[in-house]
Amino acid sequence: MDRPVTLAEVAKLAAVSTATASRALRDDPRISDTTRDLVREAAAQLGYVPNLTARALRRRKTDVIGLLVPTVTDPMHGQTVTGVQQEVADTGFTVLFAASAGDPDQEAEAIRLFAQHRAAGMILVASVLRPQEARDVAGSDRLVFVLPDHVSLAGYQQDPAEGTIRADDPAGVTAEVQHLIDQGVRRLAFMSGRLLASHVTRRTVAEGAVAESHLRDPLTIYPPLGSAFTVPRSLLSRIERDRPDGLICYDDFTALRMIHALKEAGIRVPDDVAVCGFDDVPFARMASPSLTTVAQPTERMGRLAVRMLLECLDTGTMPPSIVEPVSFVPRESTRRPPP
Amino acid sequence: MDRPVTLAEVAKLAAVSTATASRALRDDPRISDTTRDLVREAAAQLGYVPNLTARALRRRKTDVIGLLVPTVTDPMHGQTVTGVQQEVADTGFTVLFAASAGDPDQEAEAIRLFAQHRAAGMILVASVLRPQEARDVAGSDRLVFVLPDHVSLAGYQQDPAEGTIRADDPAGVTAEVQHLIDQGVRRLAFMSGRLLASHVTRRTVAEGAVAESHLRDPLTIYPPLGSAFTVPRSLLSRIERDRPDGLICYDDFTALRMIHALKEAGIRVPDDVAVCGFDDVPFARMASPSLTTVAQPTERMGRLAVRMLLECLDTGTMPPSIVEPVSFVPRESTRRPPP
DNA sequence: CTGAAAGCGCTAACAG
DNA sequence: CTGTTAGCGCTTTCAG
Repeated sequence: MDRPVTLAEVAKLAAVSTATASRALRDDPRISDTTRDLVREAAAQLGYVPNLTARALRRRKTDVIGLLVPTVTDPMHGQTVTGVQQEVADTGFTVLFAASAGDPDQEAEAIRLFAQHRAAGMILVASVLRPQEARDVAGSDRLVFVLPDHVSLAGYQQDPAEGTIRADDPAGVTAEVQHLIDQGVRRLAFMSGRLLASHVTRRTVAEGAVAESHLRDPLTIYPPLGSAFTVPRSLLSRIERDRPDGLICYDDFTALRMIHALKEAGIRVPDDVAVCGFDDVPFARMASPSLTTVAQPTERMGRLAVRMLLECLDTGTMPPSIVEPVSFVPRESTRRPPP
Repeated sequence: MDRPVTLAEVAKLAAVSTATASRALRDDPRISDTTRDLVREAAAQLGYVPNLTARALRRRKTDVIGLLVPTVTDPMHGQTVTGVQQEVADTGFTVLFAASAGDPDQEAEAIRLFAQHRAAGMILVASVLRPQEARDVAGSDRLVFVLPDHVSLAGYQQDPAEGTIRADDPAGVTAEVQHLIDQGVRRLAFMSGRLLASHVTRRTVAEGAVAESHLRDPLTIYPPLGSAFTVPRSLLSRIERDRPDGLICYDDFTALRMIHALKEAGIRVPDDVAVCGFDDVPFARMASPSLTTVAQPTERMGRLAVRMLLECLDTGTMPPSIVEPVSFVPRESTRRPPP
């Protein structure tokens, strides 16, 4: 591979200085139209490709944004990434990308790498680090947190730091509880997937909503289902014993697995038990029964994250945190005949 | 934000030259243990973060890999990205990421951007560009193509260029046709999602397999379903008229949508029509009926892509192309009683 | 409107 | 084993 063409070579061909060539290629208004075209032509002729590392070194800043997600395989995070990409396109920024698998050490490592690349800013999706720790590792406060998942943020009690974008999970869960009660459900249960802050939040809100309702029984809490596809037999036995008639799952993945397992165990959904999820993944509407859930504006949150970060890079101050509305989506999995 | 600590400052604190400091931090064997520790301590004390842009400029090469996918929202591509990330971790490389939405212009633009960043190599997933064109735009032949989707590659007739990783779609589709015939299916139909090379490949192979079988009727080809969630009424009418008893869909997404629509139209799956997909997305097993499909080793292909690229960067020559085996996964959607 | 010169932070010869 | 020196390719004062 022959060495790439440099600006000096372009300048030489155009018979101008490198300074002029540099300005011409970036549409500096001080350059005359004639020389600009001259330089452009020379660049095109030589197949000049600007060297962004040199540029970054000289300008002491890059046009790179670090994007960190637990994994892109999760449909929600995938959509967030898509939103980020869409909003980044045509801004001149490029995305440095890393996946942490939800592990704090890997997260920190990725942030460190972004810092070494002198990323202008970072977007951390579902970070499990304490926000301040992330900032320390990054050596910067140009960080936007999307759906931060550090334990200290559970329950939406504590106000998050600046630059945080969250969905209104409490409103979503509350709507689900209300809906189930409206459907005549009496004995409500909750099943989480793992034990992260977001899981605790949804569970706590559900508990509160049930407690404040006219229902006799408190919310039954089942142990987390984990990430395997199969549902443990012991859990099914317990459900068969408890016989809840409404089941709120942490997310759609959990809900769809439960519906599958319940059906196999001969428990009808929604007739015996109404089930709802959370997220509104694409398959939620294709499942049978189609899944009642809460749609999160994930893609939008990705876009917002970029806007927020760019504004911070522009103005020097991070915009205030926001909570995005969610929308309740009733479907077949909770449709019950009036009593 | 105060300026980051430079190597010169570290060197000064450690009372050595920048050259020595540079070597010490990179474990150059020529440096004595004492000075190495000295420098490391100084770096730690100052919170030194190496500047990778400066390093890249001086070394005339980066430790960055460009990764381009149509979208990360597609479960298959998402898994490929995950595989890439896993394999890249701990190699010291970082991933520059872009999404093209399957648009050739956006693809070219992303490749150009990678080139400006002087990416050491690129991994293009499901690229719709002609491979040679991609290389020209990149100004490099350090490109690995995963599941390339340029029209010229349809049907696996033409041998792809070096550095290509594909799945054995023909084997997968052939297995499906055989399976359906074994299940007693007589009137087979195919439905694609769009009109890309991979779609043509699967269709062509299915047609061939049917033609070579003992079946009377040739494969019925339905118009592409597109990417919307709903299935057009006209298409359903046509199916009700044709009454195929076996339906091979381009992918799982298409299959799941079809099953949903067929059930609503009162056509039973698999009793009236056996349906199979392709990909084995996570939800395929949770659907009801669970979906017969062909599993692609997407994550593995992501990992292989990285290994291939790194070997190319290492040795200077791109390893030969490979075709990864797929595995047929029979499930309920094609389970029919013996006649 | 354009050029000369300096230097971003680092690494790689080349000496010693 | 360590230091000196030069320069990667670009942008940006500062002159003209």
